[in-house]
Amino acid sequence: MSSLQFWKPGTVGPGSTLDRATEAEGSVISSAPIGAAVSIQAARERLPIFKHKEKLLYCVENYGVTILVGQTGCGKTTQLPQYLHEAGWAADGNVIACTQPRRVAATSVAARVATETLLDPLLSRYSVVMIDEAHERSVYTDLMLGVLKKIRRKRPSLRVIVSSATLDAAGFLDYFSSGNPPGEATIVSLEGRMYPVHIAHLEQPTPDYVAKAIDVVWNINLQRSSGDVLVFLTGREEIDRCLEGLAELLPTLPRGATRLKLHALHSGLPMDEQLAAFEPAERGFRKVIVSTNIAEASVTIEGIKYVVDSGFVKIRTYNPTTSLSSLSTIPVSRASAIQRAGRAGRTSYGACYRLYPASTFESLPPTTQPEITRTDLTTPILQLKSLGIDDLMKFEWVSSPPAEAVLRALESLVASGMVGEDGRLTVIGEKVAECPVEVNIARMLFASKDYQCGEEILTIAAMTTVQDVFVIPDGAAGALAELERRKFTAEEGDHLTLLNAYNAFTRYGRSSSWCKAHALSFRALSRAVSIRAQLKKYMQRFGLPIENCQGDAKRLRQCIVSGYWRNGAKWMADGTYRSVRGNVVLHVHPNSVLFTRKPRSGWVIFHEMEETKKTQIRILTEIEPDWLLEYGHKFHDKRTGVGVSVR
DNA sequence: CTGTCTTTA
Repeated sequence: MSSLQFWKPGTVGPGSTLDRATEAEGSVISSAPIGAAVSIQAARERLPIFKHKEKLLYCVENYGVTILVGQTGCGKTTQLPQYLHEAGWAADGNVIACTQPRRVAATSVAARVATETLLDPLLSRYSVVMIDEAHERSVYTDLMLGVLKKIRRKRPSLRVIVSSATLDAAGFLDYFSSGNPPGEATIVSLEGRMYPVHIAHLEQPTPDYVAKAIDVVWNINLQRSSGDVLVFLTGREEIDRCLEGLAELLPTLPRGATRLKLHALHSGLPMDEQLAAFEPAERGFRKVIVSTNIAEASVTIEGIKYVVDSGFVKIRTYNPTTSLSSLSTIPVSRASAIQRAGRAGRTSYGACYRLYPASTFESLPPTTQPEITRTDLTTPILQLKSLGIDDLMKFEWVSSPPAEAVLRALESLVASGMVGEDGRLTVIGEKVAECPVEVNIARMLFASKDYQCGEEILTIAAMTTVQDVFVIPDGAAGALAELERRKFTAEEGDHLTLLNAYNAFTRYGRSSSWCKAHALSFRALSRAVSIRAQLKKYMQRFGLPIENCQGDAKRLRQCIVSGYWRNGAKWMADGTYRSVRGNVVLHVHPNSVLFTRKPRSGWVIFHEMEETKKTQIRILTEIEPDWLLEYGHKFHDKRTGVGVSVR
């Protein structure tokens, strides 16, 4: 996700996590803005970008698009906007904007730009728009680049700055040059602030990179000078296995050898455990952090001297034909492998041990497939339409998504009434485009007026948006957690169970200790509270009443169906389900309260499905089959000729 | 029999 972040020129700009980590003291994990340390003149002039100031300003003056290649930590994010401000780009009421991944997110951009654009399609208030970390290629940086290219055709005075990693710069140059006169775009390179990193590869491929990682970490500790170790694996299960393996070796550590402090790092951990990985190790200890991709770009850990890279990553892909998303483990790109290695060279020279042969590195794809080519496009296309881009055939994608994905997204927008047969946004489509949630949730919120259950639907919307509400510890604690969870269980299914958990959380003081005692995630619930508050504002803005359902769970379930009627499924005697659309075999996620129970009616609706080894459905609620027909008859799939039928 | 990442003026 990416966004426009607006700030007053002359104040400290929004640094990226990466830039900030070198410019601020200590560890940085959150995306909270730092203080004003960087405004000290001497510190500013020490940054590598300072030497390039004149050149940069020359390029912005003379080229429409400046592609800025700079290593993380060179100061581009914090300094460039100030240079532009000093050079007068913010004079006469002009605005310099900067967008970033992992910041205020995208709908707000679309919505904000949309509100202005509908009145001011050429963004004439903006003199310069900077897209930061563009090489990460999030859906919204890609959309913004496309929109900016279009705007520049109509208003050449707009300046665009695209900050990028080395490998991707030529691609951005081609993109902005194509179809434009010469001199449209240029590349500026800034020197980084990196120390050399020695790269080592295995001679032979390994059949078990977790075992190999344990081996390599152990040998680094015995044979290499002091400095912390960062290991890249793909997920929680691997991380736990690696840490267990290392823990088993600890008693064999020779007398006098450096001792090890072991840490896991992945997004599923409670915040205090995540923060622990950022604490410096005690004297006489070497810190080993075994991490997912979270440490590749999202957070920076100081003091890493050794990186161990499995060469794999988990990535989400989406199949528009089956509407199935899946999480698969694939080899990383060369760009990722280089980025991971770079984590060893931030404070001194370092070393990276790749758990695969050099020949494998050469055969890796140069970059990761951009997210826009492997995601559900329903929301992105709704947002493009809200920006007035109705003719998607003419939109210049940085990377084109599959035609099938565009088509399916349009179909689903038409089916849900967001887009009319003429291809333009409907009245409700315009409103939903402003809502920071997926279309199905927004439909549910709008329908709550008819079912008089806005208060509860708001909570359900927020709770289905956050993840991992119920904590599942291993072993005996897991069984205990299961007992705790039963206290919230609703007969009707997971949506109401989530509602119960939320209500209990707010009733009992929103405390972290209460969550711990009831096997709930404090982080997830706190997030749900804040999302709910935001959604409530949207409902009030659209004049939707926030009524209590007075304990009528049937109304609530019918309202959920209004958003999710395409996700109906029928129970089978073997405990699996069949999807109403497509008759696909579905397995209930083990986290569901309906995992071991047959729904009385034999029918459910589900929030989402995902392909793992099997096709799994998550967040289920029991429904009556005729509730599906009520919505289903309005929708007939033109491609397959299959409507929603309930047999 | 189970969570890569991110997450909306």
